[in-house]
Amino acid sequence: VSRALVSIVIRGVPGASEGTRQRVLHTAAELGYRPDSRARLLSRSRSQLLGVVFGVQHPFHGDLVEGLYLAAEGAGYEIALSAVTPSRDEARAAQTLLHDRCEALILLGPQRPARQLAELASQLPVVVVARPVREPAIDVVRTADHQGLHLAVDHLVALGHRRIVHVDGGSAPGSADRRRGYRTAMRRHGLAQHSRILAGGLTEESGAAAARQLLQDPVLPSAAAVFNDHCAIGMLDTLLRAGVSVPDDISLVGYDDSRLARLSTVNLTTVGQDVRVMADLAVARAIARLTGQPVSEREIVIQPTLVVRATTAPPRRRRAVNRPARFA
Amino acid sequence: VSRALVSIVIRGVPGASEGTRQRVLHTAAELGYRPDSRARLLSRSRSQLLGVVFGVQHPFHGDLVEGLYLAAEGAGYEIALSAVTPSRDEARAAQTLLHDRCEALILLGPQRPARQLAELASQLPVVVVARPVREPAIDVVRTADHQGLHLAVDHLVALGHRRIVHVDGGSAPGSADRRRGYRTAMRRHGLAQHSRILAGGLTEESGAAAARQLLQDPVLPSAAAVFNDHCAIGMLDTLLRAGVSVPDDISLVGYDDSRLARLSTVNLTTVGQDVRVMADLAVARAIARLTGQPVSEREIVIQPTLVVRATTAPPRRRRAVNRPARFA
DNA sequence: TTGAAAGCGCTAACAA
DNA sequence: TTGTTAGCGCTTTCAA
Repeated sequence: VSRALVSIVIRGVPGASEGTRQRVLHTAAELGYRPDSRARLLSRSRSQLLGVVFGVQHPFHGDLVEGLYLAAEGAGYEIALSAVTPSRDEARAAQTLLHDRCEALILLGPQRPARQLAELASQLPVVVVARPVREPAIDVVRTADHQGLHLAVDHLVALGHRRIVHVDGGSAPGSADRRRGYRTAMRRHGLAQHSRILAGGLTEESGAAAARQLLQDPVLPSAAAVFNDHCAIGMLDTLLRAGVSVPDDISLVGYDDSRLARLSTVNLTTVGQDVRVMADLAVARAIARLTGQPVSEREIVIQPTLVVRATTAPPRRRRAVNRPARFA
Repeated sequence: VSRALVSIVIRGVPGASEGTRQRVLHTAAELGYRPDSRARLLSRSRSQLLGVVFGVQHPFHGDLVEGLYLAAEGAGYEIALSAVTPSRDEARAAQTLLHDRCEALILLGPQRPARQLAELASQLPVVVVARPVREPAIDVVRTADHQGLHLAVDHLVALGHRRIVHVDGGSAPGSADRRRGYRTAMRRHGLAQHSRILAGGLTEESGAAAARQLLQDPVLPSAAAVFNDHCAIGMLDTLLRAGVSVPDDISLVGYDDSRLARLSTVNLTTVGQDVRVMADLAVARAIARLTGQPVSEREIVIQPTLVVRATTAPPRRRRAVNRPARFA
């Protein structure tokens, strides 16, 4: 029996009789035969490989990766993972993937300048997830982050808050959009004079620092919309330890609806990004580029949703004045 | 100029004149040439590829992955990552790596039965990290987890604690060793009658549940040695919210010395595993098997270290009795 | 339904 | 120092 026939059987394509098929399969199992994906892809001169660059310490990326595996599998593609670590930068991570002959790259929250991303995109299709990039060659799948902060601020205002601060994400992907969303939302509510942005970051530590800064002020704001859940949880912890009650003394809204936010003890009100949908769309877009399907809009923007939990409540009255109700 | 010569230049091996080298390099850059690692490895009939199976949501694995990249690079190998997610089990993750023709597998905290791991190991060298496996075919690099709990208990006893509980990790890798370490340490200190093990887990949520259970008892233990940092932090948070002060009312020791434990606000006393060393040793062992170097012991056990921070302190006296010092 | 032959992009061994 | 040849393990024509 010839190599080609074996190939046909192993791939499960039609062209072999049932008898031969069984025989080949049986012998293959006996010999412990495993197809060599490298050789296979080499001969096809297609790799069917989607490269994914992600931050190995970034829980949000973990969620996305899970969705990407699922989406790629459904579409008959494979995922090659390349991690960004403190000692392995994004450029490096992307290069490896290029050498592996990935057909397209999916970058999760990349931090590199748009220009460098554009240069990558001149070599193969690039889909950026969770960061806006204004480069015609680059596809983007992201949440409407400004809208996310509108949701947060609207919610807080509806509860009666006015002195609402924003703890931002510095130069993190999406940070600029969230800052902008905060500002416009405050303005729309006529609270521009209360607008205040504190330096935050992506980590619990940065949230703790922001909280310490808040605690130095004579009077606490009544609410904070925070860049992400981790930062918010850092704040939460620091505030709690300082004897500040959440949400009684201050309301907190996070971002991402991460596992941590859902913890029963944390129970953080937060803005949710639909990770599964983002992953699906990113894979779909990469494949669309690969197969030359027409693409209507370069940027796909998902609407975020507000997840109300226990860290937001109406502001505590500053002075509880007892006066007769005006209308009996 | 011939293909072979190009190959020589691109690989940077000696055998080409400086002139040709420059010319080839220049032309390569102009053409945007990238070597195809598949074809390269195929032709060498060696992949120089180390497959790593890790949990994409597991921060401890993230740290290890970082070290693995570094170690592999230093040894001239590459890392192929394969993630375990809720919808992609370990067997699946390992299979992909096999198809990619990885020469050895490094499994981070695998949960599968030892037998299945042994079957894998019959196909290629397998190094298990952070879990003891009693299979002659499998190499193991792990921390002396029972020793880690000795450190924790010794520290607490030295501070004056006696009613020390252990919140365990259920069926997680390393959990059995830590339970055992706890029990023997307690016994050694003559505290066997205070031995008490609560069901915990790997997550904050499981820690929160354990804390809630503790809080139902009429009297709190004076200290807890917890399976890992995440679980300890879940407890910490729940206790704090219940008005229990740490370390005044109860001391807490975590495990892993994770980023979270180092947060200034958390500042968790914990048992540290030397992640970098473990990563280095895992890679070294995989390569040793590949190159047929003699190996003395199948299992490499690293000593853990205690990192004392702010969640442990002497127990508060139950009743502060004022009596004259016996010796003036 | 089956087999033979060519070739994917590279490296290795050898010859010029 | 350079070029030639063969072959890695597979898929893909095309013929039998």
